[in-house]
Amino acid sequence: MSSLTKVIGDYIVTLFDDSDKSEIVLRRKDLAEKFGCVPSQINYVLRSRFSPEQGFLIQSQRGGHGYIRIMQIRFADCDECAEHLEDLVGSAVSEQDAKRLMVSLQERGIVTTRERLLIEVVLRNQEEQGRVLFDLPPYKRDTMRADLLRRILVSLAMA
Amino acid sequence: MSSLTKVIGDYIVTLFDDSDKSEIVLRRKDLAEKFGCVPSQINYVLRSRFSPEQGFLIQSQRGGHGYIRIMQIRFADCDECAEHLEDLVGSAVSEQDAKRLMVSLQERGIVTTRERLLIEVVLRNQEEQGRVLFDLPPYKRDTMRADLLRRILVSLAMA
DNA sequence: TATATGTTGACTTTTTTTGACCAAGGCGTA
DNA sequence: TACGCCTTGGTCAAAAAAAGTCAACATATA
Repeated sequence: MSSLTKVIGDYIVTLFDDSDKSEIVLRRKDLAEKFGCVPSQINYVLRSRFSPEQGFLIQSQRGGHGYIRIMQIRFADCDECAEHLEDLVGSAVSEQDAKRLMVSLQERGIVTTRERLLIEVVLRNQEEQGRVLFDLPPYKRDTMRADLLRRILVSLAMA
Repeated sequence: MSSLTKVIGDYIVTLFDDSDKSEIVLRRKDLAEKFGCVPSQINYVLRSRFSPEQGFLIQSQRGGHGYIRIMQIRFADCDECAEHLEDLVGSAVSEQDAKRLMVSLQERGIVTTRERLLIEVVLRNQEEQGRVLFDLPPYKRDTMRADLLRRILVSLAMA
């Protein structure tokens, strides 16, 4: 059984597919009605599935004739892509955040499944060595993970 | 006597066999119930039997409608290659040898160009940290390089 | 007997759903 | 123009439903 959030998120994705434009406009109230939920559920869907980190920008307006506009960010070229990716990894990244990022990048087709597997093996390797071999504190391991991830992503973006 | 962990692990493998898809989705709670154990036992099974090193990627979600998705990564043919690959990397490998090996693997179509690039970035990263950050002697760096490379290749070759 | 592997449960964190209350824009009317 | 009123969307917090972590304890294996 699939969550309502996923159903609504998938529906919005089909809107993009159907319109083959990089931007769609919708009414929060209508969507909530269509899926039989409270309006604020729509905000939750947008927050959790259509964030800038996931490649979307949102504009909205309240009042009569209000709307919600969802724009899909497309990377014009790899340079921009690289910068964006670099920003996604800050100066320190937890294991969980790294994993989430990898899932998102894989789902967006930026890395292949094989590449993700490879990266996860490598991150685990470094984590283990930092912990067991050098007894590094958690924060140091987070910054090292961020460094490694950044290097990997930057180099892949250029490839 | 067969441990519960083995029983559950085998069961998950049959799920893959039955569905002949490379990915299955399950509920931790349900599985724990089915085998009459605590939920965290499932985490142990996954950690010990379905790691990236063993060729699996796991994606999971907590909260309402949570799930655990296990993906089996299948790699380019090369069955006997797996053991062979491991032998290729001894207990210590120089930077040059590692590079030569990667070139050869790419030429034989066992890794893609991007994957080779990725691996080289990762090896360089580890080399630099070993040298600059921890002031490791050359031999130690060579063994660590071998360890990392072996892990990478074994996980990639895992069918 | 040591060490590695497996089992358990208490506690933590994350995700989803829901609803009450807040804020802003447009329109009609005094 | 100014003031309400209706229409929309936004925020926040609580509750519920999973899954994750960690460390203690147990069992198996070398």
